[in-house]
Amino acid sequence: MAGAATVEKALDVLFHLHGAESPLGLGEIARALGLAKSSCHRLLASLAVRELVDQDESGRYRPGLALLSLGLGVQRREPVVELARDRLEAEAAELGETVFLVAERRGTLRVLDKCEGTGFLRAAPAVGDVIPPDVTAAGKLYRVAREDALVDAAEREAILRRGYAVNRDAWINGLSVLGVPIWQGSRGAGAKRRRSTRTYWTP
Amino acid sequence: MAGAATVEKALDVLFHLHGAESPLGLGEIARALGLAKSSCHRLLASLAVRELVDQDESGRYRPGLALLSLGLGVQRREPVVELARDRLEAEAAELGETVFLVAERRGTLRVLDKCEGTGFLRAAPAVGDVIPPDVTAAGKLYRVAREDALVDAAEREAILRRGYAVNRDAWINGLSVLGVPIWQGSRGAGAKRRRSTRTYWTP
DNA sequence: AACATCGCTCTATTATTCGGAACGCGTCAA
DNA sequence: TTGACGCGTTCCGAATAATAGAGCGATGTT
Repeated sequence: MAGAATVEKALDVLFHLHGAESPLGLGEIARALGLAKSSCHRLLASLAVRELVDQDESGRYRPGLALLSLGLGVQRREPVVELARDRLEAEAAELGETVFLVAERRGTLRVLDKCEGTGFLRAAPAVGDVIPPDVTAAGKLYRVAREDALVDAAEREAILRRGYAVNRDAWINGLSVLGVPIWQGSRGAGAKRRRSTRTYWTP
Repeated sequence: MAGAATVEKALDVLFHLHGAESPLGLGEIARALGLAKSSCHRLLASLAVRELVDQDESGRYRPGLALLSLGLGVQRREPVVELARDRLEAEAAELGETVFLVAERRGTLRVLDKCEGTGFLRAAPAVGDVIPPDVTAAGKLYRVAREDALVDAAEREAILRRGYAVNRDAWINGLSVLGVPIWQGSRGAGAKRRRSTRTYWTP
């Protein structure tokens, strides 16, 4: 519960830069977060040492290149990502549609990887994003797998019989998604499941 | 120069976790960095709020999933990455070898993207890594482009004539790399250059 | 059962952050 | 040219927030 207030302010700054569309000036950041300019400058200096933030030639700040390494490190810690990569690329190439790798982490559904197709949909969820469990094909899969009572009985039957879940328009209008579970190890009772999601655009 | 010591300690913790191969216990981290357990715990709590670190079921810590979003955000801020992506994939598919996108950022050469081939070499530099400028094909390109005196005159001539630089064994033994500049805008005097690097394995 | 170690919490002391003021520099207007 | 304003940065006393050690319950090892 108790945290280091200074660290959290520094992280506020970092995420504020992450959310911004272009580099931000020191005063801009300090004003937006309610910090004194000098304090904000000190926090940015500490972030800059590790290259979590960079300064462009005019002195404005933006997220730093070290975040690339850190982010990729996280992806490398997920064995599923490397295992599913070839499959993801193959599916995306064959279908011409964007394919996502989604898995449950800490109680939420996360996009761990994606492979973009040739279609329009190149701007939907990004790697690292959280997927709402109640209106997505991936969410249905997980709720069926853990025998969640919220899933309609008839739909559960259909999903178990076909081996995949479908979602049409419920999350984003005009967007249909096909969710296919990836089974890890034997398909026995305790086998863990991963999920790859194929996306279709149906205007 | 002056920084927030608390923030830098928290970042020490974060990078220490990043460098570790498996999740680390609280005591382990505190001992390695010379911090009191309680202080270390507080720092980790603040990092955990933003999901920069996660805890596994046994309480050990590891880099958090928010780093995925942050890292991808940095890549999205680099227009070259999206522009070169198709080309990178095409080259990798055609050659069957790993292709890197390298550019100069803040005075160092960085891997901004890569596309892995079917060959062995799936473990060389990672996205976000810094490339040594003096022993790599990419480095030669940049030094030629800025007329660095350290480049051998004969080799500079050859690079300018052929339009690409070669590096054999100088960086990693048995590794040969072909560096090709990507020209942005017109190829006139002031045109900016980007570089894609093709990698070959020559035992 | 005794022991060690884990992650976590509490508290007084102390080192740290805070923030207003001032600086040098660049830009724009008069 | 001169003046005013904005920028990022630095300085330093006052006040806050971080520190570190002891103690907590739970876990698992000897």
